[in-house]
Amino acid sequence: MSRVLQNKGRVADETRKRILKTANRLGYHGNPVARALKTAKSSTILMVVPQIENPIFASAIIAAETEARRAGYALLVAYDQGGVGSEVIEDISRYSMIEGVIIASFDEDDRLRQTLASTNRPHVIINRILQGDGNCIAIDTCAAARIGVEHLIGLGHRRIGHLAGRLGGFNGEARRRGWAEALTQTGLPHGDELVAEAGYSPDRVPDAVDALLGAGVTAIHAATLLTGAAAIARLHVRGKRVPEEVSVVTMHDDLLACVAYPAITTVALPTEEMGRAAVRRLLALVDGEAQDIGDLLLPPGKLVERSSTAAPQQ
Amino acid sequence: MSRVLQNKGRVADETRKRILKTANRLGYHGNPVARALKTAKSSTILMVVPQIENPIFASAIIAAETEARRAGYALLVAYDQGGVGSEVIEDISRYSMIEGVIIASFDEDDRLRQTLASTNRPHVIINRILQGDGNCIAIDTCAAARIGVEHLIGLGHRRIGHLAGRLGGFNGEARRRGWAEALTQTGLPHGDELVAEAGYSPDRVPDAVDALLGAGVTAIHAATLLTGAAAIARLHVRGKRVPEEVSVVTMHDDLLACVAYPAITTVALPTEEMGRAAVRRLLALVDGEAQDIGDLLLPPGKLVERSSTAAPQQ
DNA sequence: AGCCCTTGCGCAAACGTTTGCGCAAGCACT
DNA sequence: AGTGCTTGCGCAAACGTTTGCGCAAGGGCT
Repeated sequence: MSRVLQNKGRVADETRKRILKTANRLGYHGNPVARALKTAKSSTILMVVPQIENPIFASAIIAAETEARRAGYALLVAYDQGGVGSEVIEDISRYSMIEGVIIASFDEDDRLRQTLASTNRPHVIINRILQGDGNCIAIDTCAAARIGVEHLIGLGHRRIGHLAGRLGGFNGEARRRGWAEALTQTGLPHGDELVAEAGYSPDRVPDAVDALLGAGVTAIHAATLLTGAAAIARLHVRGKRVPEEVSVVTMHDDLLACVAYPAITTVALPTEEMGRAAVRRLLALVDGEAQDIGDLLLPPGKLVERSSTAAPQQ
Repeated sequence: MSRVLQNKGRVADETRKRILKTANRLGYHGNPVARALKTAKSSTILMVVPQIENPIFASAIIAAETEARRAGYALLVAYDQGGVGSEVIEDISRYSMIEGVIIASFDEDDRLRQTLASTNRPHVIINRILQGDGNCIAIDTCAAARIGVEHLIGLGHRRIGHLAGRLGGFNGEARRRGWAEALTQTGLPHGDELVAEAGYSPDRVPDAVDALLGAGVTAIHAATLLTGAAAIARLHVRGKRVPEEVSVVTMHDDLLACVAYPAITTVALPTEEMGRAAVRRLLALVDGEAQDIGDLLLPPGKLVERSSTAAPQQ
């Protein structure tokens, strides 16, 4: 019977049809657990998401699950609450057999390597590149930053500040680099006085925006949508009109960009594609088809022009 | 050995200690699949999230996973992409054995009942009450609406509009009812001209806000944070100052409320508690401890006053 | 001192598949 | 017509646990 259900082995056509018909009528699909025990394949993968509630991860999970199901896999999720990274995977492995892990990671090399160490299963890291790993899938936020800043330059801005994420971190640095590259290319200023670090939460944004205003910027490139929105709020508080007096551009096209006032010009990020690509890569590793194909840097999406950017006032 | 690992059966203390020690040293935890086969328990539950990307579900998933893991369960997620509801659960059941399902549902009774029909496992429905089900866990958004509107009334507002969600749906109606109850209680107007339906996406918000302005409101109670933010944006476009000319209050305390300008006054919703409660209830059903205890309506959180509400101008 | 009962331990069956292997039957070729 | 090869089918072992049951040993009671 198993030979029929998976079209394998030598079975007469007639027998096959008869069995398939009966199986269909009864809605029989076999016992997944028994199959998993015998074949040592659970058809289950795990996705670990970190403490920081980056909205990117929600869409990545959704996309990953859809892709996994298309391939006949189920997706477990686990929330890594910032303790010892490895414990989560160990815990899960205790009561479910997983074939591979997708780790949605923020920064912190040490913790990430430690988490990795706790599993002998194939893994894929998303949202950042970990040096020397070879199975990382991230978005080229450096290029995304460049696109955003080039848009500002095209509008005529000459003093463009960068509201940075976490400097020193993979994504924070990539975005700062993209900002700097676009400016360097055009011969515009990109000194440290034009960079203000705010991290990824709104808390430190007001001070950082004030610093950039002090540096005389006419436009701000924010590392994330959330801090970009917070920057606009701060500009309102400071009595600066957006975009007439100060333009704001950021990345990650999301509903938040539409409901802010003014609606925010952003560079779209392929967050769902990142989730899908992670599953495809992980399943390739699981099937032993390939290993260490190399890291993957997804190109950013298009610039979505809304109302937070305009030519600077004369 | 199994007797030792689960502290069951008659085993000498000394033997128990010796085995535990060795197991620990080897990091041995048994094979989850073999155990599942023998005991017919997979220690896995499934959470199905609907197409609408309600940010509530992200935190509910996270909270549910944490609670499930504490109880020794793993959480599968599945994204129900709006097709035939039942197919998702059937698909998943084909390659993983699940012990119960949490269905995060929007409205549409028919589809939900259909989804339910496709599993003979215990289930819990979150985010709405389905008549006659008995295992639903939702947030009392009617009470949340009342709290928000009472806040506006306390500030002195007399004409308070309701930017409705999907009228006819469980949550849309609950919020409208809460709005109306608060007004009725105080003898304030709550006619249909003060209600404008915008659904749950920002698209229809501008027209709806315009309609409310046409009805002469000094304050708007928005059914969701997202539409509330969109309403504020529309008010800016219409040249109305917030909160001086029009106040806005909504529910669901989230970062978006902090980065809007002005920062939005909201009634917090216990979304994480909903996720946790769903897991607790589901596991109780799975363990056969109880069945059909009845639906659960979680009380809303506190009012978080920010800058989008103020006393009306004289 | 003998008997019975309690206590601990180990053997083996069973969970529901997959899959290797052997056997039977049918057909073609010599 | 007989032999050999191909083809289809069914039997049984194995995956790694859990758990019922039987057996042996030791201690307490009569």
